[in-house]
Amino acid sequence: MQKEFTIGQAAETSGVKVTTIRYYESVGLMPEPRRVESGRRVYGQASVDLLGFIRHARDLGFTVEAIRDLIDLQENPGTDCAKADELARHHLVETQKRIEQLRVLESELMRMIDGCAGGKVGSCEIVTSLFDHSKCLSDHKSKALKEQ
Amino acid sequence: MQKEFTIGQAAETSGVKVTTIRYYESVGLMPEPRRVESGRRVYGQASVDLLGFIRHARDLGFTVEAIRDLIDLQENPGTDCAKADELARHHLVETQKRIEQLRVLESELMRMIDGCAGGKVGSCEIVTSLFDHSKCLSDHKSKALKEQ
DNA sequence: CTTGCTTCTACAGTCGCTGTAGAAATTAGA
DNA sequence: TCTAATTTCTACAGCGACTGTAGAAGCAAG
Repeated sequence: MQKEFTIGQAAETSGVKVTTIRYYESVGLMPEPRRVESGRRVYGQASVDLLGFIRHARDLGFTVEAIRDLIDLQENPGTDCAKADELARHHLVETQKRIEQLRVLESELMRMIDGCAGGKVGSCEIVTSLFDHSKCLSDHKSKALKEQ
Repeated sequence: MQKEFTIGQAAETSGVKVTTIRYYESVGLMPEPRRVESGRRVYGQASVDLLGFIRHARDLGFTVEAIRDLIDLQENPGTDCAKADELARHHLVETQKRIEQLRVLESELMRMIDGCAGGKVGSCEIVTSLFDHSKCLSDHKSKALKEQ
């Protein structure tokens, strides 16, 4: 007995919002589901599992594009997994870069906050350091940061 | 002798792209500049400094909204800097949360990659773990992640 | 039978830009 | 001085990954 789900139940079960499910369908991440006579979508267990997969991958920060690739792979279990490996490695590198950038920001923010003695803005490190550093620090740094 | 800049020179000097400068003007982050007869924008040193300020703050991950507040503060050096402190602290907390999330992702990605023996997708950890974990791990985790 | 929830479609809005088109102004080179 | 290349102008569309809106229709419970 195949369990069936309305879009709301699929959303509840998978943790992907109703509107987001429809969005995934519209961009081709989810296949078009069967409809009941009135036009409402009906999902099976496989679709709900797929939604869980998508959600987990999104939580991991994979783009919709990358997830499309992962789904393709998953649908052809015979192909070799070099592509999946590449996707994951690429994503790991990006994640590590991002962590590194955020760490720089973290320490700069901490420095700014420490420097704020609670007086007037005119002498506030938080404001003035943004101005001062905008002249010297920016260059090499923002190059790195611009890569997102 | 006040130096004057075309939008292109202001862009070059501040590191903010021409189109982005116009965008900042359109959203009210930059004041409307003086124009020459033909309608082209002319900037003074103060505007270029402000662009540098904005860029640095954006590099630090402050939203345009937060930067608007910071500019207001900076223009009233007499007010006390509790607001700047609050903005910076709030932003620090967000940054630290984000680092923590990314670290979780990093370790999961590393685990996935380690588990990939280079065989076929059917037995590839990278793909299967996305499916398996989508059922159990998701809940408490994505709550945290959804906060961005 | 009514009330209130869910679902439907289609489209606009979010954020922080980036890119496009087509016109006018300016600059650099021959 | 003429021409060609570059810069600037405005106005608007597009990006990613959704979220929210409006208005209509379906459906379940009291």
